Amino acid sequence: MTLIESTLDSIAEIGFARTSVSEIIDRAQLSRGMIHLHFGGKDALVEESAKYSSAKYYDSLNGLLKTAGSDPQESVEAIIRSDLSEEVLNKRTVSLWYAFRGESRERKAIAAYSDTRDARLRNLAFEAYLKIARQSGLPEPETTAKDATNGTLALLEGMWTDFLLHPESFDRGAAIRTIFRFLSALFPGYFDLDGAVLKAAARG
Amino acid sequence: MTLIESTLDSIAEIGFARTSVSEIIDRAQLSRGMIHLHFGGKDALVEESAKYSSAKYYDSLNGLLKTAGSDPQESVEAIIRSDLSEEVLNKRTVSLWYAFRGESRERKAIAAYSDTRDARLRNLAFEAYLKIARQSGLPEPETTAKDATNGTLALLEGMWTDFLLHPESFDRGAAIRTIFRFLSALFPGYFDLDGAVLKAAARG
DNA sequence: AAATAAAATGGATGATCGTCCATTTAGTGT
DNA sequence: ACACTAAATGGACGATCATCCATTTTATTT
Repeated sequence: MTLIESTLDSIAEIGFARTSVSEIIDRAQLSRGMIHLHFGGKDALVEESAKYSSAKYYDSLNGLLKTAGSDPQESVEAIIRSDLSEEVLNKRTVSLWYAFRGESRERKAIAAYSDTRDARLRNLAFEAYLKIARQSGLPEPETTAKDATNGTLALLEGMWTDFLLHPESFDRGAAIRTIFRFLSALFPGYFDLDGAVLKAAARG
Repeated sequence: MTLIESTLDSIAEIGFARTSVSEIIDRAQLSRGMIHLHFGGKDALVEESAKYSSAKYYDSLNGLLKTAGSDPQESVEAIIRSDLSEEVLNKRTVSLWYAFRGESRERKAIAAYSDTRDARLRNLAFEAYLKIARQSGLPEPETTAKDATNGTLALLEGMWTDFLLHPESFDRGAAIRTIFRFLSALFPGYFDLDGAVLKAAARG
């Protein structure tokens, strides 16, 4: 575990290319042979680290999502606020995600762990949008919900990239408001610039 | 030039970590000393490669943007369609972008070249949205335009990530339609699911 | 306390890394 | 044809890489 944490620290701080076995064991204060003993080799350790990092992201996200209310628009708001919260989106996590993605093309095992938007999250968003689309009587609710899901996840991805490239000037509030501006246009009555609009005001 | 192309080929195909001097000169069919002679060292060559790659992206984009009509919504449509066209968004370019980004935190020179959405493009989009927001009489047109700009660029970023992680199943048409669904909600009369709505139909 | 098993160590190894430069090859001017 | 300059070569160098295992240390059982 300390080896995995050290590996992640190194990747986050000095990048993939510079993360060597020596660097990792120095950080972990462990001896040279431990990587081979516990993981079989550096590549396997890196893979495990990617897996662990991914699991941690989902754990954080799931923990935050539990606070969501019952209305579909509240679920959506929870996803957005969680994914842009300091706990989930910070310098370390974003460095790790992009480091792993940079190597994901050649290492499929890593690619599998570096997709932040997995099926569960996708499905959660889709179900929420589907309810909203049906309630608001939009034509083709499935297609609308699918587009809204893809768009929301893409918007979140884009905000992450913004954070990666401009961590100092990144404004969480502005990012959230931007997303809700789009959502409030797409589903008026269900969202406004501050987030979800609760049902009493939204529907009859 | 052939050294830069070989460097980019290597990074795109086998990743940053595996791109060595030997790998580059093998691909370029040049001798060992050429990197030192022409660039001073490997790091400088990589930097020049990032610069070149970035310039190529903007050249492609600018070339495609020239075909845009005069209406602001046509400019926006041109940006979106160009950024998701095969010429701009393909396996090679997306591999390169994410490889450079993965190393961008530790190497600021690379970070500068790995931001796809530079000030020019941002400004172009903002001016277009500002016109639309003013024409359609929305309150706070500047804020709306700013959000629309950030959102559009974030959406494009997100679509790129989708392409990186699922290049086989990525659907350009669906990506474009998703973006226009958001825009048509935000600026009804100016966009529909297929793109820009021309002025005769949009205004009085 | 002795015997045995398990965990951890760190030096040795060969491969590969990026750099550098003495030498060779190609190009230009006389 | 010769002298001279510029371009290109590729081997040598020390540094660092990941791996592996003989040895030592720690823990467990008898």
